[in-house]
Amino acid sequence: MSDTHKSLNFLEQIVEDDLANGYTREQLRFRFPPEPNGYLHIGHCKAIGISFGLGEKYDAPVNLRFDDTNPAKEEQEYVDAIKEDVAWLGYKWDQVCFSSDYFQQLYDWAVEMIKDGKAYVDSQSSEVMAEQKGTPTQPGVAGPYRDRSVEENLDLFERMKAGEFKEGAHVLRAKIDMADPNMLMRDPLMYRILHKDHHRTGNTWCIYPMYDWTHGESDYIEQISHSLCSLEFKPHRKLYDWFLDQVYTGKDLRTKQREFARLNLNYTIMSKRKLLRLVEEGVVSGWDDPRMPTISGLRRRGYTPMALRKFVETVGVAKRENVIDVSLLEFNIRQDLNKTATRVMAVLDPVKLVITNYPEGKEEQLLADNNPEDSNSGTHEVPFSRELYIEREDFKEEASNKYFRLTLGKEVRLKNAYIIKGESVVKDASGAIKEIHCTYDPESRSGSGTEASKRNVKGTLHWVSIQHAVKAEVRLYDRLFNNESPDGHPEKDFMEFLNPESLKVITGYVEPFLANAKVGDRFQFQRLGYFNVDLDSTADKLVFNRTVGLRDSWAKQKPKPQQNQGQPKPQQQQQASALSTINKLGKKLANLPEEKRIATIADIEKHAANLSEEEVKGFFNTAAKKVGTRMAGIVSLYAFAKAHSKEISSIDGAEEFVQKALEDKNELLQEVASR
RNA sequence: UGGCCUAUGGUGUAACUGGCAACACGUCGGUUUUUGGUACCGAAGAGUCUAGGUUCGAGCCCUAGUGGGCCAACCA
Repeated sequence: MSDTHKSLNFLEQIVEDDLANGYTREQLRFRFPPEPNGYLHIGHCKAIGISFGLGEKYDAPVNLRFDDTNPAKEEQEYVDAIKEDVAWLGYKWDQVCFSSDYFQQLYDWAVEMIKDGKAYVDSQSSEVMAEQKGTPTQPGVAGPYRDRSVEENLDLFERMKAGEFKEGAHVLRAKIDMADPNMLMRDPLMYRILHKDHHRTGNTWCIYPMYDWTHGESDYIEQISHSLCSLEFKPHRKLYDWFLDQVYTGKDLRTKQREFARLNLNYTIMSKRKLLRLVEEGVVSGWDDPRMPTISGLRRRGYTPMALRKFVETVGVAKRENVIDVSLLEFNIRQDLNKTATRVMAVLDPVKLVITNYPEGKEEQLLADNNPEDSNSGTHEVPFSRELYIEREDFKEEASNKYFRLTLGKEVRLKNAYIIKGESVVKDASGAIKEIHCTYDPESRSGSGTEASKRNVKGTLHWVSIQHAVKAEVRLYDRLFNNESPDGHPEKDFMEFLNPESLKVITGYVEPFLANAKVGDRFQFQRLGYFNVDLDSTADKLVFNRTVGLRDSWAKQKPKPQQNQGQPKPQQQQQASALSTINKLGKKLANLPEEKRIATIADIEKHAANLSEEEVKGFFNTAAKKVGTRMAGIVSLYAFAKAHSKEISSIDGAEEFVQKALEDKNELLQEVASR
């Protein structure tokens, strides 16, 4: 099929429509506008993906703009971190901009507005002004300073700028409409006095513009064609446009704001304020703690830019509130790492395995594929000897035949090595297993090509040679919260849902190949999961983070209780099916092609014999507009009556139901009813 | 006494101009496999919030209702 119509999301559609209605491609320009008051998280990843993605799609520039109008909360540290994160994701911005670069222009425009009677200085307290503002359901009222003269406003505003007043003494407000149903239009603040040093402008200013007055005008200055933001800014759009009206010359591009639903992930939180609390209260080690949903945390955890980009791509763009399941995130990182991560062996919960018929002191270098998914990835050597560690979980003295791992008397393969057979167990005084003794088949070495090496054994275990193993710290992460929606409970603090087991630090044994792994390197620990080398790793102490486990269908079936071994529930399904089949068939009945319709009706008649009278009656109050279902109802009624040799008139409500169908405008329905 | 947004399987997103509701994740089976991974095959799961209307035909258009979200920071 040549019509691979790639469906556009609604933002792409808007851009396409604009292009069709006069915008040129050269006019397209986007921006990502973070406030430098915290680290970027996975939710920002979506926003970044949308604006930068559009930039890539249309080959249009995208500015990275820091919305830095509040010196009380913003810091250079965050600016640097944000740049690093965006760059790491692989996006290229056109210009780095700062709203603070436009402070003078904004001030000049504000003065013009005062002269035009569109802005005034208010000198009340914030509490009083809030009261005058009314509520969403109640209009506001004008304050006493609303009609100050232009001269007085100009004088006051200039003195505000000159630093003559204390914080809170005066503000500049736009003069719009105190009764507007949109609260944001009730004379919004444009400037407040803040005697604080700004991370870029120092002490040049002591009045700072508010978000609404800054954001749209910054877009306009930069000639952003589409200013995309999250849904909570929808009510701001009216103000955005109003402010733009005040400065728009009519000669250049008029920017527009459009809104999309932000990303939410279950089992985590996305609020910067709450993330900051986790950092400040030491619940996590910092913004880049691998359990954090921040980009830097995910990076440290071992996520790849590709996985994150793919993730936000699959999540889509729309306008309804959504909660994405973390499993989708995990799917994306596994998919990427499966193709790229080098396979190695590591034992995290070791038990000693002795191969009694393997010569003492002997060692061999065996070959291991670096990545079976990538034929160009090559191989590496792994040392083998008489004493190994295997995973404690991989041995049971006796087990059902569903257990593919090592038991006494059964054979399994040691990955990349030999086939072994469990022989005996050595236990300590308390009965805990100290050693497992086994024998190996010398002919069965992997890759040797012998008959024995090709033997089919069900299980394959990973292992490390004890004398060659390298100790490493391994950090096992689990979700930070136990609750699907930690901040979705108004009466409870999200901290109550912290998972006490979100981090487990253990010592593991890894094959010597990993001895000189570098910080950030990603591996698959065979049969266990994906791991990367943590920042804390040093030449003499390796530290690994578990990025994500492998899918594990064995772990899933284990906890299953024995009881429901019986039959699933065929009974119930059988019963539901007569009615539900008819419903399904009936739904589209009215707009099927004739031939198919006749066949479908015959089909319904067949099923209708199995209905109960109650089920048939259920059709009688079908909504009038559901013509197909009503048709199916009529057909069922007739077939039912026939099958049970009943008169229509003996069924409550049936005659009325038929009568209504006969009187319906729809010919098909009439036809069916008149049979 | 309000205004704005929104409603499609468990989750997320599609369905172009109205024409037998699709894709991905997840779930459940099966095949392959020197990773209980991967890959491949298959299944279950949605009457598209409700009720009216327009139409031969509505997830899509219109009206009303209902549910959910957002809006009363000198935050962004």
